[in-house]
Amino acid sequence: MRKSFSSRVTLAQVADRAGVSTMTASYTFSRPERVSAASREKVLAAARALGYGGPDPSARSLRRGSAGALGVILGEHLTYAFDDPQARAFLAGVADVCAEQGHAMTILPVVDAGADVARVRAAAVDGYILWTTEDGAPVLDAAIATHRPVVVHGGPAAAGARLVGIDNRAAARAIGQVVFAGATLPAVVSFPLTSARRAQVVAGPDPHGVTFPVTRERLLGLQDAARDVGARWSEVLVAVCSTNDAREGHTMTADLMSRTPRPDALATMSDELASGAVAALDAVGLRMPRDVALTGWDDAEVAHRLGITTVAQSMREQGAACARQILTGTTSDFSDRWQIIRRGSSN
Amino acid sequence: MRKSFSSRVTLAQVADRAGVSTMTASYTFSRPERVSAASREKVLAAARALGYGGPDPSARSLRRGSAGALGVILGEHLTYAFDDPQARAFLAGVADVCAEQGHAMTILPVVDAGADVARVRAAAVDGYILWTTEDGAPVLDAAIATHRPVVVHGGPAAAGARLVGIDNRAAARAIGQVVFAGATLPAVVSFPLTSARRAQVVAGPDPHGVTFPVTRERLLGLQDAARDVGARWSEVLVAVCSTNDAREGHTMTADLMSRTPRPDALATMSDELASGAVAALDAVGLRMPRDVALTGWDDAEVAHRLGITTVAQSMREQGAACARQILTGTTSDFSDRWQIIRRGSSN
DNA sequence: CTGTTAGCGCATTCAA
DNA sequence: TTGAATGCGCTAACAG
Repeated sequence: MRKSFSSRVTLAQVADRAGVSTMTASYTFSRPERVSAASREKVLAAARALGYGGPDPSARSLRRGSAGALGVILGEHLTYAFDDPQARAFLAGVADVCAEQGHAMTILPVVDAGADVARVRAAAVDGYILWTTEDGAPVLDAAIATHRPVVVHGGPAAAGARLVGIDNRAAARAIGQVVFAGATLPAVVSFPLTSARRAQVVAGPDPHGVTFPVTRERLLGLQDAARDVGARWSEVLVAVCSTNDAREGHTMTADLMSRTPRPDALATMSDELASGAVAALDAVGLRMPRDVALTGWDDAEVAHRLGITTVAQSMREQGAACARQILTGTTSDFSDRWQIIRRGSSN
Repeated sequence: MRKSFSSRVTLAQVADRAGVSTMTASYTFSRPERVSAASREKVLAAARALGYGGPDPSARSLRRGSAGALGVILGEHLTYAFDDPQARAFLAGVADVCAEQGHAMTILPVVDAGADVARVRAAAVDGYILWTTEDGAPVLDAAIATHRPVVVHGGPAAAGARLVGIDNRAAARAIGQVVFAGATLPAVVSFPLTSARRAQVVAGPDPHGVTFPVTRERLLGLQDAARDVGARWSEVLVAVCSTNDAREGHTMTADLMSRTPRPDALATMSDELASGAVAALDAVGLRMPRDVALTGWDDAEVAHRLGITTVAQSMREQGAACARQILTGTTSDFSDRWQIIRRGSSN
């Protein structure tokens, strides 16, 4: 009995028509070299005659025990996720490995708490990659509960999931030491601290209250660095941006620069934010690094163009690493390399 | 017999342990309202005890006859596809509808001719959306051959696939009439004409030689417009960019502006290209629209910021329309609205 | 509300 | 090189 809606042609029908067994027909599509040229021809002719659309992927997945796809869970709506060049580079790395391994890449954007978990559970994928998200994200638990391999990029760490990323705390400490060196009043331009995404300037916030793991680690590292150069964390102003874009960086830096005493060193959490900060400094006639030292993060194009000291890391390589972890069954965390690139924005 | 590699727990095992039939267990997960609270509890407890990961998506897909995912075929590598803001808006539209309908979105980037076709065939999806591609793209034929619904955005049109987009020729003619009005020597800054993507300036190219359907239609419309204002197409210079970015727009426009006689009207195929063109005009001290009239396409943020006359269309809406076509089984083409937005760059 | 039956379409296993 | 049997894990359809 065929599905009425699509009058789907099956392998068995093709085999019948070709006068061979179902297995010969199956082999013709899956392992053609195991079939004689004569049989192959008969099967292909029958397939053509019947309009056979090829082996059904779901049936094949069930039988083979592999879905042939890898799930990528984005912590936010596509519009925001794809606007982040780092996220795009990461996805490109995932896509590279998927293509190389003959897998598809299934995107699971997060939209609303309840339905998201259901979609994660229901996705026909061989494993999940989570793009950096918040502590306690329900989709992470849902992914782990499927017993399929899970890799988290950036964080949060979780039992049952491996972690891929860089040592954000160490990198933040290192770049903090560079940018804060010789400064009187260090400051930070930060990503959001919690999913409330409130833009605000706060003095010496407790990093442990930050629910985004990557941001938390970076803040911890910058706190370390402030200590290293003899600054008091409680006096360090942290301008929290609501989103990672140049405009926010501009606005929040302008706020920072209007304060008295004025900060003279600015560690920002991305080159995007840094580029906005540069514009804000320009606007009030402050020079880098003479008046204010500045650093970014990511080594994006814009950092090169504007001469911003930054932390270089390869998101593309990290994306590829995540995909390989799942497709090759690695079972350990992976910490990627990073490097400080010194340019004119700092000493 | 359980799969050894994962010692997968099945619904039947859960049912056994709970002391109910498999169907009661199945209903507990798929249609919980059809099961008494008592049974539901027993089943959930058994599931917990056994570490059941939830119904297997592939098995469910096979049984239900639907993969629960929608395939999006990108004509190029992710790196390029995602760098295009229009492509991203389109994908966001697709994602919106997928989420709303409880479907996943499976991305199939094109990488190498042979393997791509295989991956398209093997993808467990309920239908395909093709992001604008070239005439005769093998992946389009492969998608159609699966007998699953196929929607092409932009083009090429194909038997067995529906088309979604705007009337590019009509829109191009309309904006061409605006920008070419009163010009002595109209010119065009174009997308690539073929997949060779050669950057070059050519006079009055034959649009029929263009293998990218969207570009072809726009060139045809601009040809119409040139005729409408009494210009000779054979004298219209077309600067063909190799990619859709501001830098290329800048370079090619600079080339155009160095010619004698110098064009005094510039129809560009995107706001990205237009923004580069604006920079090129600035660089040589030419004013818009006095010295050179200029138009873009898409009504992106940058067009608003730079005051560029443009063609407004909603890629997001078109992405959503593509997804709806597949998920709701519409069987007709869909032509979206467009509109000329007049700003200071033209008269 | 619960259970029985009967496959969905394919590929692994083993025998011929 | 080919074929027969079997069941991957689940759920529609129908009885009870």
